[in-house]
Amino acid sequence: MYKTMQYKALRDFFRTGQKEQYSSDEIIDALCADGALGKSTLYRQLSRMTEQGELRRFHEGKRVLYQYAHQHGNCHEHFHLKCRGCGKLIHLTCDQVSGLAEHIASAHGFTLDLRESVLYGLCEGCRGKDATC
Amino acid sequence: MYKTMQYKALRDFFRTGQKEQYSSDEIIDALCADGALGKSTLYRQLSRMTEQGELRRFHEGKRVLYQYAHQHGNCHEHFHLKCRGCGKLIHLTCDQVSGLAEHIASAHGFTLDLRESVLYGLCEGCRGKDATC
DNA sequence: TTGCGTGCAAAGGTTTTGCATGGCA
DNA sequence: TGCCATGCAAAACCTTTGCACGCAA
Repeated sequence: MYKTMQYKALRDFFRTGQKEQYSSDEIIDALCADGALGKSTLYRQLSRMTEQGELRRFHEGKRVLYQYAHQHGNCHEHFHLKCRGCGKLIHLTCDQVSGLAEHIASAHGFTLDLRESVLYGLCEGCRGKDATC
Repeated sequence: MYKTMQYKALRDFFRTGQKEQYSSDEIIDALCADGALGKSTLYRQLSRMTEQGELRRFHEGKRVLYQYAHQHGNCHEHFHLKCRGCGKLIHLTCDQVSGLAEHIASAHGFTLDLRESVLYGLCEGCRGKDATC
């Protein structure tokens, strides 16, 4: 896999961005408009980087969001919580919770893939705010 | 909400189907091709029935899958496991696992929405089969 | 009878693809 | 130098929408 200029632009966009997650059209507005890379290259890079685990893909209603994954090392070892209110992703490093994966494996015969498994709900801050969250 | 012929056709398709989950294009092939209902009606019904909780929507890679929800009563009270190999959805009614929601609420301040939260992995049958699953 | 639901076809938006060119290793 | 990656534009794809008509309540 070549480290092209366009790849680096995209990777750095994620690394230095203010948010953790971006939709494809946000990236198009930010990078393609600047001429940093073409739209088709963007989509091809997003697919490849997601396949290779460098990015992670989320579904937020109808939108598809991407997040740079290399920043958190052991994402396959813990659960993830995603807030429907503010979109925040919480990495749940907690022994009691982590034990669940083993319980599900031994008692239910199901091998979890924690990288792909996201639990949805409302975080502390968003809980009181709005029932429509 | 009217119980139209088209609505009944769609509802019965889910109720009597061999699988639990169908993508929109599978339903189009099965029902729209027969003239049971038009494509736009299908999409409108899928949206409405999902909003009203009669169907549940899943994201499988890029595909969107729908499942008839009335068959399982208390889906907001237990976790769901979805096998990446065969697509099977497992309703995980297990006290030890259910306690996790309360732990996450009390210890982590996060209110889970179990209806939306799906854990992915491989079921017992698919585990040995193929590493590419 | 009322007005929600339907069907068609067209519009809409996003993602993918073909092909010639460019640039990394 | 060889081959993967890129960019453009067109195509493909799925979903939504406008509007007149039909049908459930």
